[in-house]
Amino acid sequence: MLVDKKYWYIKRSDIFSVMSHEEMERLAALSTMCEFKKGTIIYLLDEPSEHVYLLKEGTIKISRLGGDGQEIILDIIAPGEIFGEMSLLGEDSRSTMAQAAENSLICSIGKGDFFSFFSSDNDLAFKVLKMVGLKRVEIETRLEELAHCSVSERIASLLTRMAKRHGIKEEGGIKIRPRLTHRDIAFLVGSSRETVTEQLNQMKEQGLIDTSFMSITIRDPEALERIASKRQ
Amino acid sequence: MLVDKKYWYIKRSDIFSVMSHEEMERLAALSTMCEFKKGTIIYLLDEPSEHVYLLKEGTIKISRLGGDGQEIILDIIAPGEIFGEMSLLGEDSRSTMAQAAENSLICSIGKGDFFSFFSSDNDLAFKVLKMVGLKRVEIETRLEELAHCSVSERIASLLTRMAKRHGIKEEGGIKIRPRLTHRDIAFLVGSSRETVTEQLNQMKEQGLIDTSFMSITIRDPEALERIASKRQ
DNA sequence: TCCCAAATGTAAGCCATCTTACATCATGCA
DNA sequence: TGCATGATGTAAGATGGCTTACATTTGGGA
Repeated sequence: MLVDKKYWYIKRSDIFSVMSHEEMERLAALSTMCEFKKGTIIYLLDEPSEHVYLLKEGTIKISRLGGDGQEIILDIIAPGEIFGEMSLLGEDSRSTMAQAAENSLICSIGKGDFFSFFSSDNDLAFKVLKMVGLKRVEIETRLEELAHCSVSERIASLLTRMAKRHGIKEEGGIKIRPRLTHRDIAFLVGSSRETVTEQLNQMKEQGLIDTSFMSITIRDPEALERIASKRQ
Repeated sequence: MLVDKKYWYIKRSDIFSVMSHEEMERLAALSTMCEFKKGTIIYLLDEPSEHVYLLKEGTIKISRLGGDGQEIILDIIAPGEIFGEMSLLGEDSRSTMAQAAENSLICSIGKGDFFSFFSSDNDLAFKVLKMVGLKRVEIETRLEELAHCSVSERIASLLTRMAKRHGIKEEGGIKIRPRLTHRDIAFLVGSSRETVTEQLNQMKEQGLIDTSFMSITIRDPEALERIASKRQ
């Protein structure tokens, strides 16, 4: 565990958002800043993979689309975090899609600039590698959960992860920051919208969470985490 | 597509096995060579993540275990390929398990040595990054398939991938090299042993594949790939 | 402020897979 | 060579969650 159990709900933004404030400012000089309205596509499947992005404000949804309405959300990006880093890993054309889930402010950096920027900054290079590793572990965990866990367990796991990474501590609970629809949650855990609605209401009845329109607050994080990891 | 459609069955070992023969020999000087009998564990969950491994002979299975008999196989490593590379991505302790699926010969390299080795070899560094990227795309693809595809589609996809990466061209088909049990396949696609047996026999009846004891030969790779990717 | 599109609630019916339970068949080791 | 162990075949029964089909609510934009 990377974070002390007792304070597990503290944001891990120090890990996912790899850059210091100063580094961000230095990098901003090399980058183009753009605004994206909610719903806008930042990049699409098969587009050339030339840039890395730094999110300054808003929320970005990284996903894949299949035939019909089939979608799977691979990641939710919060301010201060980097995305599109696959271009650094030898990706020629995008294997995913990035879309603004809220109005967002984004710095776009050519991958060449980014490489030279961090060959001069060993610490940053290490942090980016670590972030890539963490994301891989997270996806592997989701793969395992999808293979072996029920929908409610997967939702509990998702909420726990979201709380750690994007949670906002409030009186009597942790609020999940990016406003997610039940449809989003379904696409995050590989389920259907209706089933998610049902399971969330059940968790609400059990006093684990509170919900209102597009907003979830975790009331009992420990219990939720216990459900998430049957193994232990 | 990385490989010409017509010759899609040609081994992609040039991508997954990142090192040239000469590089491997240079590295061997820094490394400890070990033999592992079939079934032996190379590393376990939570062990410190200090080494990178190069497989010279045999087959390695990378997996995760859950509570009961719950297992998911994350990767199958063939000779010439690297594994345990998560130690380079800031992993402190192993999040997976590696086990010899056959008698194997392995070079073990300290991650420090590996880092210095490839700070002197830009080409190798790039190839390792590319391999890490490819593995991530593969896992993301499997996640999507597990969420949206039927067992038979997932098996078709697995066999297609295995053929590309580990296939041996023979008269009238491509043989999957590492000998897999139906149980292994179930753990690779997130299903049960019985369902895999049934689906494989169905594919056999349709003339897509041939099976014998722990051995699968693909007879109609194009048809199999068509089943694997409904999208297209 | 009203309206419309999107988000949420609810429920019956179905179905692909998992479970469970055996029988049979290969293989490797003694 | 024979046996024990693991691999494979087969099938009935149970079921979680998807589908389908509406009703209701909410919020943002005209």
